[in-house]
Amino acid sequence: MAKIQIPRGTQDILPGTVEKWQYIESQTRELCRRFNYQEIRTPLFEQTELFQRGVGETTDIVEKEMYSVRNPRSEDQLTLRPENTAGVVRSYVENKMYGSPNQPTKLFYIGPMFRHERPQAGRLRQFTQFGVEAIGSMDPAIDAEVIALAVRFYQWFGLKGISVELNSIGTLEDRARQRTYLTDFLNGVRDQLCADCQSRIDRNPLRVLDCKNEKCQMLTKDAPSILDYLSEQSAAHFSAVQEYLSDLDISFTVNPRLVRGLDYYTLTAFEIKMAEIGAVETLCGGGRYNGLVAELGGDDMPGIGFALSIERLLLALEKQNIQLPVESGIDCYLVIQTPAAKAVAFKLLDQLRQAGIRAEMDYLERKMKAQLKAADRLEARFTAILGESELQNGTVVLKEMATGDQRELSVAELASVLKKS
RNA sequence: GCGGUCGUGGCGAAGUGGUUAACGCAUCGGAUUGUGGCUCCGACAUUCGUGGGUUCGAUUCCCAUCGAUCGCCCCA
Repeated sequence: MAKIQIPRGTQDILPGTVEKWQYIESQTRELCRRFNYQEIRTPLFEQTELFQRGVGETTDIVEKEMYSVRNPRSEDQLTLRPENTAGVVRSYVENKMYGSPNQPTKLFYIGPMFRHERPQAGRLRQFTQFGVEAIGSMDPAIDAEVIALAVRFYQWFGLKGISVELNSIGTLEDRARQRTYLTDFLNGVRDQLCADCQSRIDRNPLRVLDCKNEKCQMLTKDAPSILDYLSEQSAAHFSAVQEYLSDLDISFTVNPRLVRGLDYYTLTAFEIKMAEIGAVETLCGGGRYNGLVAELGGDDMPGIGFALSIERLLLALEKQNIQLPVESGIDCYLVIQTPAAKAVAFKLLDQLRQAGIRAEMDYLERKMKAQLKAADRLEARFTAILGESELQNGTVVLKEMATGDQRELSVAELASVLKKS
């Protein structure tokens, strides 16, 4: 029979690695609790239209990266979620969370997202995002809180050398005001720009400023900056966000060329980066999305959030040789010396487990020596040996693996002795 | 969607157009007939991602395909 392989761009998280994930997830939940963000779990698939409207028809994600199916029996067009802000906002509207007494609505999620892309370092087809959304407040302090949460997240795990890049991409009106000046400028240098940028001029001119091509960078050095076209209100918001961040001693650099690839962003936009994770340097991206709730059929409520990838966090931690404090090992391994001891051991095993002790025994009919070796591999703190003489006396020999010390005690007291040590 | 590199036992890794496919780790057995972590000895790939082709003969050459990996694009 031919083997069936894992789908491209996905991965099995096996024992030995899954503990890291469990640790990160539990710590993330604790961090969110401190910031008073509550967990929300939405479906892994949604109506396709949600992403078309939420993320934007002309974004790469919607144009070429979604896993979509049309159910032939109903007319449903469904899509595996490529990101989760749209889903959370959909849920916010659908469940009328704006009516909850706790406002603003502060939510977080951890879960898989799906994008059909060519995999590479830090980029998978199924990847895991942790993200937060704060909906219902225009206060620049909440912008700063969201950014701070992301920064504290990386600091929590001991990551060094991260940098925050900040920008304001203004409101739709601000951008409309800038747009003609910007496109005029870009059209002036059009034939010198790279092919991608030439098409960006018509589709999303702001993205030209974010091009990594050095020549494009040079040519657009003096292009009209969005920051010069912000309304008084937008500019005040942006400077307030910066002040709040400074209050928290969170350093950042203003990058007027920072643009986000999803259509729903307005005003505050930010990224957290760390150099040298392959070609990928962005760990986290986020920003404000003031039009999105209305776009998805709700009242016009402002929102802000971020998303970051756990896979990229793990890559970054690996790069910096940071070990996560993961738990391993068992308390006691029962060594069966004779066939007659097996039944006794099997019963004892269950008693130990019910008493709260992590216990294991041999199921491969291994020799005593091999069983002790197995115990060693499992990082068992103790082994309890059941041989012929112990069987007759109703005792076990309890051996502490680290020291080699051993003593004989009755089967009845084994659990309580183990619990104490 | 496009380009580079790669694909040998559970893992890591050498190798060659021709019949023994190194070695290391792990595993199992023994030395040590009731004791792990050290040492020594032994066992362990009819087979070199998959399919096809060239050839007297291919794991080694060619093509295709699948996958991995790195990069472009984009993003987390």
